[in-house]
Amino acid sequence: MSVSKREEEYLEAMYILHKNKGVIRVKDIARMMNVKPPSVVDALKKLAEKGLIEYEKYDRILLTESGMEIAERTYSKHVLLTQFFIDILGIPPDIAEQDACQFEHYVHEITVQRMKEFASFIQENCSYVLKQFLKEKLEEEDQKTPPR
Amino acid sequence: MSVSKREEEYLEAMYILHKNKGVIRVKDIARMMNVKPPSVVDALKKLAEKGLIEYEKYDRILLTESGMEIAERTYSKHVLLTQFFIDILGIPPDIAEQDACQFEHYVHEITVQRMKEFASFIQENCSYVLKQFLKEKLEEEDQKTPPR
DNA sequence: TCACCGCATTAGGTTGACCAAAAATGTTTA
DNA sequence: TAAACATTTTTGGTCAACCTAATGCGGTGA
Repeated sequence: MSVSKREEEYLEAMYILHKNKGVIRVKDIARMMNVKPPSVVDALKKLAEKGLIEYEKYDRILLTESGMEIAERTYSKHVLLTQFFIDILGIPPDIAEQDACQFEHYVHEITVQRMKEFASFIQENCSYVLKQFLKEKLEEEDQKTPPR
Repeated sequence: MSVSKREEEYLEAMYILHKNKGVIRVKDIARMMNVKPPSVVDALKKLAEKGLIEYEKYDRILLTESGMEIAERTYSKHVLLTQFFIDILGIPPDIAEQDACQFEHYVHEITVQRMKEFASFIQENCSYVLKQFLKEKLEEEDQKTPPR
C-alpha cells in the first residue's frame, strides 16, 4: 500500500511532535501542517487504516512501527538535505529548509547518500576550497543586503 | 494567479514538444504526462483561462509569452539539476532525471544558481578531487552490478 | 458534581486532477 | 466524396485533500 506525499508529511509532523513534546495532538499537527483540525482527523483515519498509526477517537495518537520507519526515513532525508544545502552550497538556512522540506518526499535514497559522501569527501580533501567558495558567496549576499 | 505544480508540468511538457516536434498535440502531451487525453483537455482549458496557452478546441496549441516564460524557467532548472546530480554527485542518469523532474517545481532560484556556481568552482579549483570522487563511486556501483 | 470551555469529531460541501465511455470533429484513402 | 479511422472533446463520475458549521467529549474550577 503506497503512501502519498501528503501522508508522509503528516507522519513526519507527528514524528517531530512525538520527539519534541512526547504527545501528539490534533491541534498541533494542524498548526504544523497549516491545515484545520478536521483535515487532520481525515488524515488520521486514513493513516490508521493503512496501519501507520494507532488511532481511536479521543484517544492518544501513536506511530506504529511501520509508520515510524517511514517518518524516520523521511526526517533523516530532511536533515541531510538541509545540511548539504547550508554547509556545501551556502544557501541561507530558511531557504535550505524550505527546499529540503519538499525534496525529501521525492529524492532517491542514493542521491541523499551521495550528498552525504560528497560532503565528507570535499571536507576531507579540499576543505580550503570549500571555505573559499562559501566565503565568496557570503560576501556576495552581504553586498545585496547593505548595512543599516 | 498562481500556477500549480501540475500545471507547471503540463507547460514544460508542451514546451518540450514544441521544441522537438514543432507541434503540440493532446495525444503527445498525454503520453508524456502519463495521463489520458480527457485529463489533458481539462488542463488545457484551465491553462488557457490563466492566459498561459492559446487554445481553441480542435485548433493548434501554443504557449503564450507568460506560459513560455514559466516553461523555460522550469526547464532550465530541470537541466541544471540533472547536470549537477550527474556531474558532481555521480548519480546514475535515470535517477538524476527523476529527482530533477520533481525538485524543479519546488527548488528556489538561488539553490539552482548556487549549484551551478559550485560546480564551476570545484571544476576550476579542484577538479582532480572531483574526478577521484566520481571514480570511487563508479567503482562501487560496478561492484554491485557484477559482470555478466 | 456539574457547568463550562477548549479540543476533537462529524456532517456536508468544494476543488483539482484523474478516468471510461460516448460523441464530435478532422483526416485519409478507396 | 464519402466511409473508415484517428484524434479530440464532452459527459458524468471517482478520489484525495481541504474547509466551515455544528456537535460531542472530557477535564477543570466554582
